[in-house]
Amino acid sequence: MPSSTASAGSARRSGTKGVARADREEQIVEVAGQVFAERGFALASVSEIAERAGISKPLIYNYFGSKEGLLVACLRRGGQVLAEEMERTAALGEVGIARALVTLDGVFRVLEPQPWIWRLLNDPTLARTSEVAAIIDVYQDRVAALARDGVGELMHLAGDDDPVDIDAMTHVWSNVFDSLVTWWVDHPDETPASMTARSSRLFAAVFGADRVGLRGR
Amino acid sequence: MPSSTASAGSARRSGTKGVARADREEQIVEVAGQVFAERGFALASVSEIAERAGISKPLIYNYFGSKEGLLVACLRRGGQVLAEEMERTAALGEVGIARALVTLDGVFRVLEPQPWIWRLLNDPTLARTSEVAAIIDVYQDRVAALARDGVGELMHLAGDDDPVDIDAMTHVWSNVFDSLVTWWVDHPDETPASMTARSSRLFAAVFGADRVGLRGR
DNA sequence: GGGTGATATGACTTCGGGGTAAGTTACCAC
DNA sequence: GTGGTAACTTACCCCGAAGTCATATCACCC
Repeated sequence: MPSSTASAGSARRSGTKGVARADREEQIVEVAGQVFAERGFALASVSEIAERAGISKPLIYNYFGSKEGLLVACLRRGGQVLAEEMERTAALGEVGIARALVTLDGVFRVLEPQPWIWRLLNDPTLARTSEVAAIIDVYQDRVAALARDGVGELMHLAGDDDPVDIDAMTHVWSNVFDSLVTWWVDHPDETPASMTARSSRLFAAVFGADRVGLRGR
Repeated sequence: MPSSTASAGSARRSGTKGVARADREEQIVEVAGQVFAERGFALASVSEIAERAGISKPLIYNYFGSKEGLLVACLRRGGQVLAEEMERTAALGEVGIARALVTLDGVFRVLEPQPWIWRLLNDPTLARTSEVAAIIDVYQDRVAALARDGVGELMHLAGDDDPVDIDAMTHVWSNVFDSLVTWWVDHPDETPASMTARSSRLFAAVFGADRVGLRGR
């Protein structure tokens, strides 16, 4: 008869499975992140998340309060690891193309175990309520700042200081960054290292090899 | 009492408003395109479209059969005008950056009265059923071909003929094209001509002014 | 002026998704 | 053992959105 910690042989209707809340929450966030990224937040269903996690829907509501609460948990985890990594690469002190490259490299490495983070942070179906927006802004401001710096320098060198040109270029450049990450997310065989090398070759083809070298090389 | 063609003073429950089917269909497609682009197809509601068009929901179903049928009608109209325009600019025989510029210019001009077309054709919430996919592919293949040509040339000049590099670069370049269009869609004050000029300056800043000139200049 | 077909609509059904109430099982402290 | 609590589930409510049916009004033709 069922008495030890392991699950019993036959169907039990309810009752604990011996998983602590913190562990369960982490597992749910992991599954939810994947589902949100696959379908888009608005089109994802909590039922599917529960099913894929092997638990029931009310447990999710018990732990996270609402679908948006679950989203916030995913976003917080994802946003934090990304922000920390960008902080780290920013401290390396690279500039220009090299700065973009080390940032990309860091992002690739951080995203490798959880590629859903990037899709989720760029999910177009997100309703930007205040709490959600606050978390997203942390990382998006960072990407935008990175873009603005590099773009400002590039445009100034080209003799174009029109602020609207710079704004448009920043938008384009942010999308280039995003394109490289999404291409990589769609090609899981690629390692972070090989993807960074690939990005470097692409930059070299556009800007010329002489403008892409890392500092100190 | 109501007998002439114009609407009567007080509430009429049903009956014709004197709008021919073809005209009504065109009006519905126009409104639907805007709503689909705003919310994304999957998140848009037929009721809202009906409301904004000042008609009732069953009329839409009577004319288009289903929500997807309405989408197909929007896509067909949008895809056709874009494909025709790209056909036209392709016949101009420009190459390299200049080809991208005349294509962008054509797209800006065509999109000016209906900017929703671009968003709709790139809607990430679209369920790609066979009929929908067929229409989208017509235009997406065209953009991809445009990208592949230009990218192939650029990469070859840079001495990089790795096919995977070219594939990644094509993806990035398609996104650059898309970025310029979406930036413009978000800045409605900009005329097509000024946006083309702006794009030209941005290309010049990246590639160098000497590589951007149009043929015959 | 009366039938016919096109243009329209109110009221309905169905279904899936978010969210909840109430109960069930297992473990732990005493 | 027994009471409390943490970990769970079944069965339900509510709402909004897709899609349908029966009906109403109008224009036109004779």
